[in-house]
Amino acid sequence: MVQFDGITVKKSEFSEWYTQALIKSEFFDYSSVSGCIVFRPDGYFIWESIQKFTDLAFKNEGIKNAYFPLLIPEKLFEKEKEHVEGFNPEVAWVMQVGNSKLDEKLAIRPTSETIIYDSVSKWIKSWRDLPLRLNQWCSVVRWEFKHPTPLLRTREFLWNEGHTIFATQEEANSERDRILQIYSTILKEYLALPGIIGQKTESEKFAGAEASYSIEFIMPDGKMIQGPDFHNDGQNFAKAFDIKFLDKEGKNQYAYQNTFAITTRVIGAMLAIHGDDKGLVIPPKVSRIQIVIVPIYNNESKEEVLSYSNKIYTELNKDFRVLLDDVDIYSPGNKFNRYELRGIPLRIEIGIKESRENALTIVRRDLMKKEKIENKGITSQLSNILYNMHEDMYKKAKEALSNAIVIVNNYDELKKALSDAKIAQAAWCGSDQCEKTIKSDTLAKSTNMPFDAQQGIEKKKCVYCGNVAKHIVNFAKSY
RNA sequence: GGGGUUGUAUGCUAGCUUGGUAGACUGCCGGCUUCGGGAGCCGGUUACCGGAGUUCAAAUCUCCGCAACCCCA
Repeated sequence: MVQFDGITVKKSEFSEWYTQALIKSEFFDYSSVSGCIVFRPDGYFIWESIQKFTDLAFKNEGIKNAYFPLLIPEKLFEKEKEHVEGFNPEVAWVMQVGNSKLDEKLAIRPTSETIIYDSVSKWIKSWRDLPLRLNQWCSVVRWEFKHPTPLLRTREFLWNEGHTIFATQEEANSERDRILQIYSTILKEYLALPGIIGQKTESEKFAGAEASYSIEFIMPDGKMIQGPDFHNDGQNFAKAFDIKFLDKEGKNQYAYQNTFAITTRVIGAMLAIHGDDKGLVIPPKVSRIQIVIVPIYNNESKEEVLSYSNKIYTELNKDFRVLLDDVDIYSPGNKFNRYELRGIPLRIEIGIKESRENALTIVRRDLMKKEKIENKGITSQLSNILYNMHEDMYKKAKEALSNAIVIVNNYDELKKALSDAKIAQAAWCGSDQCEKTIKSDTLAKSTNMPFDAQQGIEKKKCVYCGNVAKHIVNFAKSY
């Protein structure tokens, strides 16, 4: 059978598969602006889910939401030197309104440190005003010149930006693990997505930060991609924006700051990692439709099958997001293929047999095996099945991640691992020189230094120069 | 950062070399028959990426722009 509107390539042809899966599933679409994509309802639902649960976790942490302007005056933007140097090439500017040129051009935020800190510097006067922990949900524009890829590299993307301000460095630092924990919980519990948590190297850290941390994912083509991140900004921005307070002794002090973000890019990583040859596989918790019921009937059985299907629908609709697809211009096979492309977690097939036997035929999207279950306590049966599906998806992704990492003991092994499209986990002396040479030599960059891989580092030698190693770092081709 | 390819309807594509009525399949809409893995028949619907140029005449040739994709660094 010719498949005209399904995916025409296998997932192993990853680049082509990825685009087709996102577009043909009707989750996302291109727009007329290069590098800017449209989130269609099923795609946007995933982001709403991430937002909802992240937002709740932030609020439980004591972080409050606020909103700052989209446009940033040039003068403000240029206050922190490293920051402006890091972002300048990608900043889009508003220069003109109607026919008149603006006296001072306005940056469309690539990130909001400068506009936020300009405001908060006026609000913070005393140690009693601290900590001030703010977050905003918004989109930012970074005019990338590399080839855009939907979700993974777009010129506008959606994110949260957390900006927190503390009286002491200890307090600021102690926030790090709690935020990274929130992010990795969201990834694991909602997106079934495992990642590698670690610190970025000096050369890969955020423009203006003292230390950066990230959660990195491994894509099916062996490249790594950075997910959520967290930055200790120290007093860099506080000094640039004059964020000062009087401490308990009456002395003027600069504050310590952190920033952190999760972006719509994680959706791209998730879809890429879980999908298969037939299309997307959406984790149940973030799928707009969790269960689709496909009735199968002929003229004779129509009434009975639809009545049974409706009964099941009504029961399940109390606890799940269910669609009963009783449109009769498509054959069941046609519907199966469409819902598989769209990654609906669970399909229920109901025909005359199921009706007579008081049973359901169910198919989990990730396993694609048909199974008949009794129509008894189906709410709890199905919620167990969806729970198991989530767990299995996470396990499978975790295995793929573990299998992709190769621990290398010398430079040849590192090069071999990278040419095999693997992640090379190597000991490194910490010098900029070695890191740069490896990068230009192999085209792979350091992604991060995984927290859980650092033990025993004192006994190891740098994979490039042979000097005493200071860190274990992952090198990978990267998005 | 460098090099290359492509753009025709929802999608896929023919036509372009040699300028002259834009065609198939799919989708979508209506109707009838169907329905356990992309059903059939009949009828209908929709397109030359944008702009400029050459020409009696441009999907086709030229230039500029926009967009998408690939390769190398």
